Amino acid sequence: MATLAEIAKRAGVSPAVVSRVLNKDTLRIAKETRERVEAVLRDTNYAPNVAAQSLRSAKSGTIAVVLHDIANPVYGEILRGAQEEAERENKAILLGDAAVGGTSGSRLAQMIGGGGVDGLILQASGTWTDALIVQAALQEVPVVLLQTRLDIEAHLILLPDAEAAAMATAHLKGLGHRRIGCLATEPGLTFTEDRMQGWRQEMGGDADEVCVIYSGPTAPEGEVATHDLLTHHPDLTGLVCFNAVAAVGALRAARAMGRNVPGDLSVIAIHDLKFAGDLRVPLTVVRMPLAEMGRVSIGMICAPNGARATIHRITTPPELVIRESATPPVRSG
Amino acid sequence: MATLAEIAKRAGVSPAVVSRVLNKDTLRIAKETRERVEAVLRDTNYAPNVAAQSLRSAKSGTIAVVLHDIANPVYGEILRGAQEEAERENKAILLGDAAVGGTSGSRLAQMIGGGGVDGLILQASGTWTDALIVQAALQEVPVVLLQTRLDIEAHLILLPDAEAAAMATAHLKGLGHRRIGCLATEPGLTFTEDRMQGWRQEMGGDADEVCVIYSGPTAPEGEVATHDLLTHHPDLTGLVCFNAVAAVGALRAARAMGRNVPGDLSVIAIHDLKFAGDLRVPLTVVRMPLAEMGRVSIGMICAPNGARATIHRITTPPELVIRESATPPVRSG
DNA sequence: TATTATTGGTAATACGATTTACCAAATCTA
DNA sequence: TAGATTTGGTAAATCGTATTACCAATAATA
Repeated sequence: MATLAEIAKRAGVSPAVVSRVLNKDTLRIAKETRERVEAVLRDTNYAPNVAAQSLRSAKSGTIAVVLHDIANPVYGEILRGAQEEAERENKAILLGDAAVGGTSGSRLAQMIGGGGVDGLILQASGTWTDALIVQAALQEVPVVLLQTRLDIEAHLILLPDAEAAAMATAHLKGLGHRRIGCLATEPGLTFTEDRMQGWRQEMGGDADEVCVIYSGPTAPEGEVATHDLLTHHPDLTGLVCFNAVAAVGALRAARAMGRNVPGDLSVIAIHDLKFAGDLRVPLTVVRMPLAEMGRVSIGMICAPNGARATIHRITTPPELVIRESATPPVRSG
Repeated sequence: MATLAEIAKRAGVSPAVVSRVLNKDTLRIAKETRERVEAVLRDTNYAPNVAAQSLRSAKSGTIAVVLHDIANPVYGEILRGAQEEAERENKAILLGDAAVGGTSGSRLAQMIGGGGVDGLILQASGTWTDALIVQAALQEVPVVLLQTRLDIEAHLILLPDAEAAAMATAHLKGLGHRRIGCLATEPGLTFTEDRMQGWRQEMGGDADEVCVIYSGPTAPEGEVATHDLLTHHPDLTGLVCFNAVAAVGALRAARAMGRNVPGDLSVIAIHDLKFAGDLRVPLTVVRMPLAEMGRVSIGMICAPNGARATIHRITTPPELVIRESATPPVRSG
C-alpha cells in the first residue's frame, strides 16, 4: 500500500534518503532526519515491495526445493533440514513435489526460468525435474543435486550411501546370516548404485545378483516386490532394504506369507522412521543424516563463492539403530 | 537473460507486439508477424521475468502455506491437497513451518508484507503466525484460516470435528465402554473445542471432565500425557485421542505401564496414519478429509469472488476405520 | 472522391526500490 | 580570504513487463 515515495513525501525528504535509512546505509544522513524518517516508517507500517526489490536486485530471496514425495517421511526429513537453514539464511522455500505436480509449464517452472528463484534443490531426476534443470541451466540459476550424479554443471551432495548399505549388510552377516536378499530402490539412481556397491562389497562371494529386487520407496511397492522376491527365494533368512518405507511393505509381505520377522526372516533398512519402534516388528535401521543434507544444500546455494559445480560428501557416519527386526537366523537342520 | 526488448529487436518489432504475442492477445497482430515473433521466442528460449511481471500486475502467482509441523504426517496431508490444487491453479507454494521458523522478520513474513504472495493459508495461531496475519491484513492479502476461529477478516475452513469426535466416542460406547478418557489436543484451539463438544455430547452423563488431558500433536507429548492420565485414572477402559500421532504416544505409555491394548485399554484416534495398520497395535481411527481441506483452501484464495470472509464447512463425513486397538472391554467382576 | 472504419503497429508510461551522479551549503586548511 | 574538503541531501536512471494512447496506412462506405 505505502510506497517509498509516499514515505518520502510524508517525511519531507527524497525517496533516496528513505531507501538509505531502510538499508542501514549509515553514510551521510543527519541523525534528526534519520529519526524523522524512521518515525514515519513505523507508524505507516511500511513494508518494501518485494517484486520491485527483486526486479532491481535480480535476487528473489527464494529457493525452490523439489522432492520426490513430501508425504514420504524419509524425504520430509530433508525438507526439515532445508527449512532450518533457509530460516537462518533468510530465504523462503518454494515447494515442489515431483509426485504431485509438474508440467514443465507449472508456475514453479516459470519462476525458475524467469529469475524468480535464487537456487534450485533437486532430489531426483524425472521427466519434469529434467525440464526444471534445463530452465535453471538456461538462466544460470545454481542447482544442487541431491544424491544424483548428472553430467551437468551443478552442485552435488553425496551421502555415505555405500557405507550405510555395507553397515546394514554387515549387521546381518554378523548375526550369522548367509542367504541375504536385497530390496533395492529404483535402478539407475545414484544412491541405489552406491548402496548396491556397499552391499556387494560386504556380501563378497555370497552376493547373488538374483536375490536383488527393485522397488519404489513406498510401502505398497515394497510389499509386492518383497512378495516376488520371497516367492522365488524362499530360502532367504535376511533382507536388506534400501528404503525404510519400502521396508514396511516388506514386513507386510512377510506377514502375509506367514513368515515371522525376525524368526524366519531378519529385516534391516536404510533410513529411520519416527514410528519405526512402534511397528508390529520394531525395525532395525541404519540412520543417515538426511536433515543435514537439507541444511547443506541451502548453504551451497547461499555460499558466496562463485563455484558452480561442487561436490560435497557428507561424512557424518551412518548410525546403526538396533531394534527387533534382525536377530540371528534360526538354525534348521 | 533475454528480455522482451531484445526479442523485439531481433524480430524487428516493438516490445508491445512481443508482449501481445506472449499473452495470446489475438487482437491486431498480422499472422506473419506473430509467427516471426514466435520463432524468435522459441529459439531464444525466452522466459518472462517474474519479478517484472509481478511488479506490473501486483500478482505473484504464489501462495504461502504455513503449517504447524510439516513432518507431522497428519498435517502433511493438508499440504498434499494444497499442492494438488495449486498445481491446477498454476500457483507456486511458499512453505512456512511454525515449528521450524518464524521470526516475524523472516523472509516469508517480508514477502507477505511486501505483496510477494497472493494469499496466506494458516493452520494455527501462535506468536509468529499472528505476526503473519497482521502483515497480511495490512496489505489486504486474502487469508484462509484452517480450523481456527479468529475475530479477523479472513476465510475459515471447518472440518466436521465435532462429528468425528462423536463418532469415535460412540464407537467405544457401542463396544460397551463406560469409563472413557480423552487425550485431547491443545486447549483453546478451535478444533479442540469442536471435538470436545462432540465428545461431551456423546458421553452425556458419563462425561467426566477430570478424565480429559491435553497434549501436543506429537508422540512424545502424547506419551507423557497418557501416562499422567492413566496414573490418575487407572480404571479407564477406553481412550479417545484427538490426534493420531499423539495416539501413538498413548500406545507407548500403555505398553510402558503394562496395560494391554486393546485388552486392558481400547484406543481410538482422530485422523488416519499411513502406518496405522502396521503398528504393534493397529490403530482404529476416524479419518477426516484433510487433503480436501488443503484443496479448498487454495480454491478460496484463487476464487474470483471478492468476498474476504467466508466460512466453508467441509461436509464430507468422517470415516470410521476399524483396526485392532478398540474392542469390547473385558468384564472384570 | 471524400470520409469513416479497420488493421497493424509504435511510443510512452507506470509498477516501486535502489543507486549513481551530482550539487549546494557548511566546515576546514593554507 | 581563497581554495579544498566534508556533510547532507536530491534528481534521474535502471531493472523488465504490460498497457494505454496514439498514429500511420489500408480498406470500406457514402
